Amino acid sequence: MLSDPIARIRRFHRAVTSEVGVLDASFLGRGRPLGPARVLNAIGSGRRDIRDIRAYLGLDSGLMSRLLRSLEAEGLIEIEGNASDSRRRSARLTGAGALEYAAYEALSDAQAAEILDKHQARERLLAAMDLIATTLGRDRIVIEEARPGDPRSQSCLSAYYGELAARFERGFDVSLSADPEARDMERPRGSFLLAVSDGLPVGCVGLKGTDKGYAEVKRLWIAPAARGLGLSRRLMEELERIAIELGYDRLRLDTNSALPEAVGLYRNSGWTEIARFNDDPYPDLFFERIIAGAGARTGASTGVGAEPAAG
Amino acid sequence: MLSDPIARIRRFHRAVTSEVGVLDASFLGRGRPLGPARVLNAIGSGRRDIRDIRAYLGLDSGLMSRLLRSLEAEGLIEIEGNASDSRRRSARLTGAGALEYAAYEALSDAQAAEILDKHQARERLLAAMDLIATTLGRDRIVIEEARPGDPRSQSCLSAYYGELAARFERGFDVSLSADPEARDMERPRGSFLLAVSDGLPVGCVGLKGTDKGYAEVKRLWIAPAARGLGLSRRLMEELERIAIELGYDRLRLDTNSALPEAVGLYRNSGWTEIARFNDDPYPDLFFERIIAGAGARTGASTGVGAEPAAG
DNA sequence: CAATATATCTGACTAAAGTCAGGTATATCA
DNA sequence: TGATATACCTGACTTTAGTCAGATATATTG
Repeated sequence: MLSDPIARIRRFHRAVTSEVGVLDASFLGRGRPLGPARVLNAIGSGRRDIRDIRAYLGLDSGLMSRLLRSLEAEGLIEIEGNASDSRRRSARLTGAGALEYAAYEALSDAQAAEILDKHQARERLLAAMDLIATTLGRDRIVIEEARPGDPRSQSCLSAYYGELAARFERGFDVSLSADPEARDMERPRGSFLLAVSDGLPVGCVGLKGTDKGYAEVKRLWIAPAARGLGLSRRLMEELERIAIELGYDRLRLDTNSALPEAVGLYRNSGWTEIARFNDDPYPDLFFERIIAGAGARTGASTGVGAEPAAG
Repeated sequence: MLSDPIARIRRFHRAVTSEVGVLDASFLGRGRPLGPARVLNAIGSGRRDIRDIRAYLGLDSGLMSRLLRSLEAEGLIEIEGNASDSRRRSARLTGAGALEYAAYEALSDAQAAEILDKHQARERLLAAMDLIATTLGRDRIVIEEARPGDPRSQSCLSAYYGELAARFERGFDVSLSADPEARDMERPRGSFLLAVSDGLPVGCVGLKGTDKGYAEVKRLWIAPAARGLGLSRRLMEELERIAIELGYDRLRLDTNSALPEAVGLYRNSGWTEIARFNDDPYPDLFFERIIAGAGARTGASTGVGAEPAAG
């Protein structure tokens, strides 16, 4: 704001560790030391392989072994062997363990709720938190396939429609547009991809199969907090790989000049503008791209900085 | 973004503790356990009273005593008595202690710089950090008097001018405006106030003394990250208190209809619109407020949510 | 196959953090 | 003034976290 970046980051750190740092207390408050609590929470959140947990928490193997014994003695976990490699072990929550894990989760929730109350849940604050979490976690953002009906897909799509409505001068009504049927964006005809940051969907794109010899790219959207991280390019590259896998050799898409970031991406990554190929009332720009032949792949080095909000 | 607020806050917390948490490592890396390092840093950052440090760090008196002994043995601090209450003690850094404290500061700076590099110092990220630090620390924002020439005042003023330039259709050139001479905004003629969040100036307002029987309110500005926290009201109330102290019973100000948040604040806190009283080219709205008589004070309950960006 | 690496476990140890019961000197209150 | 509270100190103790050197069983490599 008014100071050098280093001072700003340190000020942020001070604020967060003194105010939000209370959240760490959620690993205590159940009469168990931090060590076993961390292991129990790692297991509860889905990590079952002992080796993984040890690497994730950075624990010495001797210490890890003892922490497991103490959780076992409490009746919270059970250890079982690994079928493929019998040196390795896996952990599983017992019924009592699942209850205990749920209690830790409830503690975390309560402490987050306290922050929410204290600062009146201002949307600006939450948006800033999203931006920071997404930016800091950019290396952990994964692209995964999901059905269009998945609640995470649906939440991206409604954000996408909302953004179109705000950007288009005359608004956007999905029922007037050629809404791809869900079946067309599922295998084997098509696909639907999500960019997921730490469990939160922050972007999507759909591949709509047709019977006309090409597939269409639809619903490319990146959440505001995740723009500028190169996600739309990652989504498009993965979508293209899937399109080839499904046997397509040509992709098409329609978009709108009110979405300049998206248009910029297409122009800079090997798409060719073509004539209108549908009668959807919203788009005014149409692109095509040959994907089967060598040299037609998305050029990773033709990088464009801007991130499409929607396309 | 796409999820409930509790989940968003918890996600933020995870991201921050895993990525920024590295900053805590700055308390290590000097071959000293966390305990004495924390105490040394508390003393270095200006806390001298042992009792205060103990309360701040949440330490048992026995533990505190031993930590002080170990720092003393290293020759980093000296303990001295307290003149007014000889039960109490104060700590002071020796020369070696000041060097050691500086080394910790350098470590913190280096680690903040690493985050900065890793994420390419994107201004959006820093702005989000400022917003969070300021919001979480709102209870610790203090209003203090400063000279207009103070570097912190100057940084607020240049941000203020920049914002006017962006908001006014024909821009803003401070040399065309009636720039209050610094002397008019210093005691005994006037005053200048800063809102300071954790060392960082996030807002200002000036009281410009005149010989015409009134004082003028000038340069009311709140940093974007600090809007919505009620700071402009706090600044105005403190300024009014000082104006009464300096013997004024009437305040005036000019502003512009391009600054609706500021205008809203004035209308909602007892100011009366009056006719133009100067020939400055920029303002188009003029207000007055009687401050001496009872019942003329800023009504704390007439709260308006919006925060003036500038006024 | 032998040599080497990996995954986990056990026992012995240390360092750090924290707790608790007093002790001394001083301040404050009724 | 006497009773009580406060600030700091010391010594004895416990808990937690972590380290290290093997031991055992299994997997991988040349």
